[in-house]
Amino acid sequence: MSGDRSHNEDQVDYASLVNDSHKHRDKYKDKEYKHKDHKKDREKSKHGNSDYKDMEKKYKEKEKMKHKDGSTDKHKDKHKEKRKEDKMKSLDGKIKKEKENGFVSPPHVKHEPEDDYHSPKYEKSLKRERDDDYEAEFKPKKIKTENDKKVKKRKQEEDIKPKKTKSKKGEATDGKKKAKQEPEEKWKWWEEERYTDGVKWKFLEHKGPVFAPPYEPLPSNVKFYYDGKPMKLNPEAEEVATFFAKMLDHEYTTKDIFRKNFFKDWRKEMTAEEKSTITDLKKCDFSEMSDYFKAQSEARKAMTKEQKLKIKEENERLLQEYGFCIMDNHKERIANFRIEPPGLFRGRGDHPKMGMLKRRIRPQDIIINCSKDSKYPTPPPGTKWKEVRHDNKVTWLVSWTENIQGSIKYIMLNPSSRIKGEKDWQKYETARRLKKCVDRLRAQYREDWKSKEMRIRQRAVALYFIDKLALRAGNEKEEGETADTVGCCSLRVEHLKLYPESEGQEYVVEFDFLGKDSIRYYNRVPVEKRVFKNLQLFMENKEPDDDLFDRLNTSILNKHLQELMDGLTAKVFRTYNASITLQQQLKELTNAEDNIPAKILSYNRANRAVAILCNHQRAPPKTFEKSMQNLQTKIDAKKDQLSDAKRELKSTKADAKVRKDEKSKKAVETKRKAVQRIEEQLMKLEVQATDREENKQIALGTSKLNYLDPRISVAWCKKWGVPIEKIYNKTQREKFAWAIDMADKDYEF
DNA sequence: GCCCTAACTTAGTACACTTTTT
DNA sequence: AAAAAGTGTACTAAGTTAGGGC
Repeated sequence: MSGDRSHNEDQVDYASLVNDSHKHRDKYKDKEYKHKDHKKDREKSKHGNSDYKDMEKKYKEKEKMKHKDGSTDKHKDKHKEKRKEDKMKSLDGKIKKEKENGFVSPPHVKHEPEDDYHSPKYEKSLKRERDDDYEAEFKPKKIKTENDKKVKKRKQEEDIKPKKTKSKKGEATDGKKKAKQEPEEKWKWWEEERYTDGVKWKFLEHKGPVFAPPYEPLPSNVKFYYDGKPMKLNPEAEEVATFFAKMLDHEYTTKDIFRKNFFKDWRKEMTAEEKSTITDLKKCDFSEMSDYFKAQSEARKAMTKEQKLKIKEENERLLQEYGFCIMDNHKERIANFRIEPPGLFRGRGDHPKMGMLKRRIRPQDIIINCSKDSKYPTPPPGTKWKEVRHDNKVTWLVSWTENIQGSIKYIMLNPSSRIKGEKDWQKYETARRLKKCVDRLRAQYREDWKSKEMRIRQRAVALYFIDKLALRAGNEKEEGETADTVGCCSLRVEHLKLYPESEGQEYVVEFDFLGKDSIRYYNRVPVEKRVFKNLQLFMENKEPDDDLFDRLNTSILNKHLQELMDGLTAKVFRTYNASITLQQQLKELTNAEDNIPAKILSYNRANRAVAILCNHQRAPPKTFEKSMQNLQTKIDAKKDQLSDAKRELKSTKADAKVRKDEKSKKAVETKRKAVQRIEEQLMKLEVQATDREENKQIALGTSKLNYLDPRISVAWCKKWGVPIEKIYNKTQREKFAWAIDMADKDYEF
């Protein structure tokens, strides 16, 4: 598959990737980023589904009819109106680049918050499990016979209370007493058989969630002032006011939308009287409250060791009591056993709902999921759960409906758990299956660029982007409910610029849009001519805020992918390309002769190539410049030290030559060693500096955790004798225990 | 097909905690 | 011992996908 996907299959042009990356994060600084504008009258009929073969005709004709006749926009455009409206607004205000955490807020989006939310319906049905499909490749290598029975049963008969239990397998165990944190000696779930029928567990018991501590009213000397006059608020209103007070230093509180949303929700908590008095947020003075909280946090920092220890112990107790569950004979760690406390919603990017009150979750909001035959969690005294159900086709233990978007939140298990681990493993197996057929798929989509049908061409070009650029699928989003971000299928005309020729390259496409979490994706890439021509075609006669792929959405795309390969979806390409890139980069960058730090640098660079591919960014650490400078100082000092040592070595040598006695020979050796040691230290520092510089605004963690088949890293460590701890910290080793155990040095993704 | 949404993965940041430096 | 730097964890928002209902 040719040449232009050099960053994946062939090699990554690492240097250029790194360099490019720096632009990525300077989101929309001066540039006015607005996608919206326009006459709402533009036609956007969504009806014409007529699946027209708009294709048979030649381009010319097509361009005319297409996008005009209303037959086009079928799959999308539902929410365009709003966007336009916003755009108008944003025209006047210019974009300030709001900084803070590197988030920028593009133009304000207005909205009408409405908090309807649905209560979850009673559980309905069970989904199909896909496991079977994977059987062929994804199966435990060995199943210990001695464990067979247990495996088969996976029952709950015995109770696992005691931290160490018999549930683990014979051999693995007998070693050590676990530290208090490690309950069982590693259970190798990956050597056991998996459920295949959509069942996620047979037995589940847990203690339920930990609720947020109740509100503690302010001491009476801490006052709120309205229009300069002190005012005692009712507890509910006061609590909400404290949320705002706590954020006073945050830039959020200067944003209109935030303030407006906050004020509206705050007023709902006020008494009639308060409501009539407090009519203008600008007249509210929260500063005493704010100072009070600052003082409190200072006090917390200043606590004595004993006090801190006590808190720590209390946390540990909570963790021990609520942080684990028993699932099928094993005690497993829960990821998030604390219910999210109330507060003001902080959306990312330009979120229309920022500032809304995120309400306190009470027991009667909570649905518990556990085994019928388990000991149910007990709600706090005087309260009841909303429901207790026993659905073993899902993995969550607790759920509730959140009031901002009306979505459901869950308490689930830790990544080290069997249930998460199996899924993760399966994910990489799917990606490996893609590896086997990716050439075929690429050939196919290239063929499809020539299709007579518009929808097929669009699908093929979108797939090309997803494959080559590792774009996300890009679902449609409800306008006004969330920040305006896009992925591949939801790209709009305004997000691309076409250059038939640019900087000596032909057919260059410039992407510039906000993706997940409102992280900017900026990239200029040369594409194949056919792709370029197709893009021109797709963009003809469209407005900037029209969808680029008007005949495509994620569901169409995924359905197509499913037909090409069992289990294939758009995101598999990201996993595949990330992992294969790591593997290749490691192969390419690792030098056998390098010492360990240099090898680790190579690893980080390979990792970085992936992070760049996936556009994983972070705000440059606030202290970046300074720490860089410090490092440089250290390096300089080390250099001086080195030249001193060298000089000493030299004179010692000379001395030895003259004296020729054992003692001076020894002295030479000693000096020689010293020089060597300093050289090593220097090199280590330099490596560190390089690594850090290159990493300034790139986040490696996300790809490491979610996209890179851990077996690749494990194999690399084994092959080169790099301790696994240098690559994965403790948490990561727990999450990837399966990979660490099963991959040998020859593992190939 | 379209629409909705439950369930689950992926994501970046804040801040707590740990280690290193001064 | 304090401060600064560095690392890890908790948190929760924001995506993707499957599948049910019409």
